[in-house]
Amino acid sequence: MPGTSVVIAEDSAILRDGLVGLLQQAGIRVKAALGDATRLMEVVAGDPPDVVVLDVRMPPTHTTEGLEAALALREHFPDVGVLVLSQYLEPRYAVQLLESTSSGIGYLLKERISESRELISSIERIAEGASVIDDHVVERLLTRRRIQSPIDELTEREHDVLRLMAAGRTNAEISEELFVGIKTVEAHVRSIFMKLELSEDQGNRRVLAVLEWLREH
Amino acid sequence: MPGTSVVIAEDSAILRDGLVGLLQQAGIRVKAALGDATRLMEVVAGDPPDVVVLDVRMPPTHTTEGLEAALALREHFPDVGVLVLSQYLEPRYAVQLLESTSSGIGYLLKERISESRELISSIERIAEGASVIDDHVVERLLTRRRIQSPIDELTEREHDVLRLMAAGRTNAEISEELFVGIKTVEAHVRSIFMKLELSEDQGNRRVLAVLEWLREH
DNA sequence: GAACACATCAGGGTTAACCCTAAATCTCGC
DNA sequence: GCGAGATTTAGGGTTAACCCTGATGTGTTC
Repeated sequence: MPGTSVVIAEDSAILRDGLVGLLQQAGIRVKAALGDATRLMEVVAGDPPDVVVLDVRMPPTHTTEGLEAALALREHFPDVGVLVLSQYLEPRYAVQLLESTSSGIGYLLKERISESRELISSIERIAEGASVIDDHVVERLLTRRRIQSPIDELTEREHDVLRLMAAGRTNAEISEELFVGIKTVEAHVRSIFMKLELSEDQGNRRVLAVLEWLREH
Repeated sequence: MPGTSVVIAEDSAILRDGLVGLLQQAGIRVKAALGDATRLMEVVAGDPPDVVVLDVRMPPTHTTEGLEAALALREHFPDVGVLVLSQYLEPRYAVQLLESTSSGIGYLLKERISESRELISSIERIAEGASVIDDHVVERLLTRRRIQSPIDELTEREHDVLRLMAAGRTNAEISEELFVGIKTVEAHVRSIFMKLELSEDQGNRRVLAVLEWLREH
C-alpha cells in the first residue's frame, strides 16, 4: 500500500524524530509530528491521515492523555486508524481500546519495536482496518482471564494467613494472632501454595506467595 | 564547540535513529550508531569520538551491558566522555559511574530528554570534561541520604543476594546464579539480617528483608 | 442423609533456612 | 607490609518451614 499517511504525537523528541525518520524511509508520508495531544484533534480534522501514531503518556500530566486522545479520535474519526505506543505492559489500556472499537487500532510496546519492519507493517495493517495487539499484552490478558488471579481461589481463612505471611509473620505468630494451632496454620499454608500453583523445587514459595499477594494489594 | 563527535550504542531502532537525526541536526558528528555493545570497544579504539552515548540495558541479556561497557570505556579510554541513558530511575548505576571516575560522564533518564537542547548541551558539556547527572537521580540520592535506609549499608554482593531473595529464589538457586557455594549465600543472608536489624524471635526475617528491599525498588 | 467444602489439629517425617566458629583470599588504603 | 573490609567456604549444630496421612466437627447443598 503506497502512500500511507500518518500523524505522530509523541513527547520525546528523540523518539519522535526516530519515528519520523523510520516511517519516511519506508515510504510513509508523515503529515505532522506533534509533541503533545492538545492540537491533535484539529490537525486530524484539518487533514485526516490513514493512521495516528501516539504515545499513551504525554504532557501535561503524563498519565493517559494519549489514550484519551485515542478514544476521542475513534469517536469522531472512525475511519482513522490509531496505533498506541506504550512504555510499559498495561493491558488495561489495550482493553479499553478494544472495547471502544473493533478494527483499525493497535497497541504495541515500545521496546518491542526494535525491528522497524514490525512497526511499518503494523501501521500498514492498521491503515487497512486490521488490529494489531502486542503478543505480550495478549498473553497477559489470556492468562489473567484463565485463572482470574489464583488469589481469588483462596478461602477467607487462607486469606487471613497469607495476609499475615505478607506482613512478615512466622507461622507461630500467625497461629497466635488467629487463635489456632500451628498445625492449622501449616495446613493453610500448604493449601495456599497449592492454589497459587507454586510447585516445589522452584523458588522460595513463602516469598513467592507474598509477592503474589502484594501484587494485588 | 563545533565538531563534537559521538558514537551511539542503543538497541531500539527508533531511539537510535532519533538520536542520530537530532545530533546531526545540531552539528554533532555521529561516527557510528550500534545496536549492541559487542563491537563498541573496537569501534571506539579505531576512531575515538569525544563522547559515547549508550543505553544501560542492551542485548543480549538486557541487564547492565551498557553500564559495564561504560565502565570498561572509562578504564581504557579515559579521555572519551560517556553519556549513559537510562529508562528507569536507578541511582545505583549512576553512583557506580560516579565512583569510577570524576569527570566526563553523564547519566540521564530517557523520558527527561523531551527537549533536544537538553541532550545536545549535555553531550557538549561532557565532551568538555564536565559531568551531567539527571536532577531526578540527584534528588533521589539526596533524599535517600536523609532517610538513611539500612539497605544502604549492604555491600554489593549482599545486594545481589537480597535482590534474588526478593525475586523468590531459594538459597540454593541463588548460589547457582551467583556461582558461589550455598554456605556463602547463607553467610550473606545472615549479614543482611544483621544490617537490616532483623532480630530473631520476631517475624519471618526472610520475608521482612524482602519487604524492606521492595520498599526501595 | 449423603456429599462436599471448610476449618481444625495430631503424629511423624524431611529439609531448607538459619546459627556459630574459624579460616583462606583478595583488594585497598595508610 | 599491615590492618580493614569484602568475599568466599568448611564443619557442625538447631529449628522453622515444609510434607503426608488421617481424623473430627460444622455448616451448606442437593
